[in-house]
Amino acid sequence: MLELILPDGKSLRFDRRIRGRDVLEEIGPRWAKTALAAKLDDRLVDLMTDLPEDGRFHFRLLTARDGEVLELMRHSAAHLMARAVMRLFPGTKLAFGPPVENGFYYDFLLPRSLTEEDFPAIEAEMARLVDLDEPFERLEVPRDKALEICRDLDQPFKVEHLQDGLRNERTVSFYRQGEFLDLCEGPHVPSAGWVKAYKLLSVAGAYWRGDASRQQLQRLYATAWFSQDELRQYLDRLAEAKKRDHRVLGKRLELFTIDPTVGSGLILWLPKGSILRRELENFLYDELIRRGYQAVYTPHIGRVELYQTSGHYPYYADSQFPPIQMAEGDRYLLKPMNCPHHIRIYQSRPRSYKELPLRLAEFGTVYRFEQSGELTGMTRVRGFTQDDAHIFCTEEQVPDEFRACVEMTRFVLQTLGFHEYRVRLSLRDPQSDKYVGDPEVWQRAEAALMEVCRSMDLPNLETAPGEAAFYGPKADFIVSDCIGREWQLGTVQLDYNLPSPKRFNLEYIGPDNRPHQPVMIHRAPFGSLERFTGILIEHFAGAFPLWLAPEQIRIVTVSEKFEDYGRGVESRLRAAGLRASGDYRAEKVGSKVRDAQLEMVPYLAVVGGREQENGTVALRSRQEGDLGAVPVENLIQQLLDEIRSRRLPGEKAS
RNA sequence: GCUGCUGUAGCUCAGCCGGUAGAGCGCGUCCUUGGUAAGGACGAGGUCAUGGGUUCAAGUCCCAUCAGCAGCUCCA
Repeated sequence: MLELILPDGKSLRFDRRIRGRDVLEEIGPRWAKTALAAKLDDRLVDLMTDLPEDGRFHFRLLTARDGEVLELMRHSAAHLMARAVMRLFPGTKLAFGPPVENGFYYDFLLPRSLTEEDFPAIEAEMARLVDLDEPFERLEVPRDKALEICRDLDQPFKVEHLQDGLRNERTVSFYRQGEFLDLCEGPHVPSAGWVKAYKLLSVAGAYWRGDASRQQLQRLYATAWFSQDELRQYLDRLAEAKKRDHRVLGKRLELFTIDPTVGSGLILWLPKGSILRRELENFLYDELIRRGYQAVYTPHIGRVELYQTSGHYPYYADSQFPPIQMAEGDRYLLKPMNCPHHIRIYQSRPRSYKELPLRLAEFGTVYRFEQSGELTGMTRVRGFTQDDAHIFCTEEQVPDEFRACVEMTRFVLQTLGFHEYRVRLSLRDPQSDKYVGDPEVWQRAEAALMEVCRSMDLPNLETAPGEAAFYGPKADFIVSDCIGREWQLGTVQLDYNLPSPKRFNLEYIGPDNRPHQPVMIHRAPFGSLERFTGILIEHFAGAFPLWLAPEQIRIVTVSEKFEDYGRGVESRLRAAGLRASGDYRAEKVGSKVRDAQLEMVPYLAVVGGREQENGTVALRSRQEGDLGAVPVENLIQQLLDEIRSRRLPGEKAS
């Protein structure tokens, strides 16, 4: 006996096997037009799936208004797309076609390569299928029968999936749409007509099972929505997001460039971008000193032997620039990390427990040979500067030091107005033995780290068991770029490996007058200045807070008659330490204002006859527009105050 | 690294079925001297990514290389 409790409290009883669709008829005909799926307790089920024969469940029908059915509809859209592709390209082999954020994809093995020129034909075929509005039929079959079906259909990937991923299933399901039969768990919308607005977006290669050693398939990406209106809004959002792309803004605002003659993946910081970077560095440097760090400088190269000791060479040779071979036989490596250098500073003399924690910080530039297909603007590059530091401390000091590092990273992100980040705490996989260091030490460290993170109220904290590096657990700060790609920025990592006797054999003399092994913490709040700046450009869409803005205020003369006064104001502002410039062109005010707005200059000081007479400027904020007349001295104080407090755009003076 | 696409003026892009290159913005000069998102006129700017090939003829077709874009894989 199956009992379904409806949202209004009524309950329905069935003593036969039924599907969601059967319930529909019981409840009332108006649902037949709007119901897409149902919620059985917390489980999303479609209307074609057999419900359990026994038990008592809450049952709620879902319509297009329920967010969770959007994903379900996109999955159905993926089926329609696959069916369309199969109609157009007989012999197509199907792989997987799941919904993803904002859309869906399907992987195919096709007789020929698809290009965007094929999209209209595929979309047209999909439109025909939508018009047919055929139902999605669900078939449940024993696994060996399914195997037979997939062999008959000549679908080798489905066969492999049945033999492999679904090895332990007794029965599996297919969904049928006319001639199209696909091994699929579901759930689906009742019929093709529910797929109302869709668009193919891109085609790309994707390895079968995500394994680079296996066959490469063609992946069609697309999006689908319940209405044309939503589809259009989504496409508009995409176009809007592209405008804040740091590669676009970086060029337009003259922040950085990448020159193929210098080398791909190597950033050239233009003067304006360099101001931005310098401000970030100064900000962080002050914080480091405040927090008990000591600044060091180390060279960009090191002997190969150094990296043999650290274990980076030759194990990571693939991702390094090859060694520089000297005539004398010495070999040097462009440094892929700063830690070995900092370790040698630690080891430059014996250390006492009284010195710990010893915190060595450096904006250290490192070089890694990233695969060509990985390079992206400033976010994935081959040379970058980490705001790096290494903390050498006792095991007992780890929790406090870790807390201070997380605290500092959070402070940095907060200061810059990042609220939408994730913190991922990567822990060891207790089953694996790949980790260095005493399991008990790990246990204690992980417990302490977790406690620290929980107590700090970090946004979107998640633990990732098994994701820890072999040398220690870590906390990563992750943010998304303008097209939704996630990037790791800040990081705090414990390291039991490099201090160990197998590596550098670090020591300090304890109160017992005997040598002990310190623990190392690697940490970088920005991660790398390149990546951070790239993300920062997108975060502010180029409209930086005053303290970071390459140009903070621009004098705009109403006509050339006021150039002298304007230049006088400009030099007063510069003398006060502001990054001021002047636009003295023979253009109309409106035109100069427009240019400054587009160049994201936070403030304009418009000067004409009135201002000259009174020793004022007419202040205009990029965000708020005309603010009226302000005496020059007040203006200077006001701007310096905004800079000192690192006020964010839109924040009010406190 | 792999798959697909792209590379034309400083920028954004047009250039059909092969016949020696175009727009807007920007830049320069001149006119205009103005009040908060585009005043006007004239002008200068290109080895069509690079190297080969096909052709009477290549920006256009083919191959290779380099670079960029999207995705996959990778990221100490």
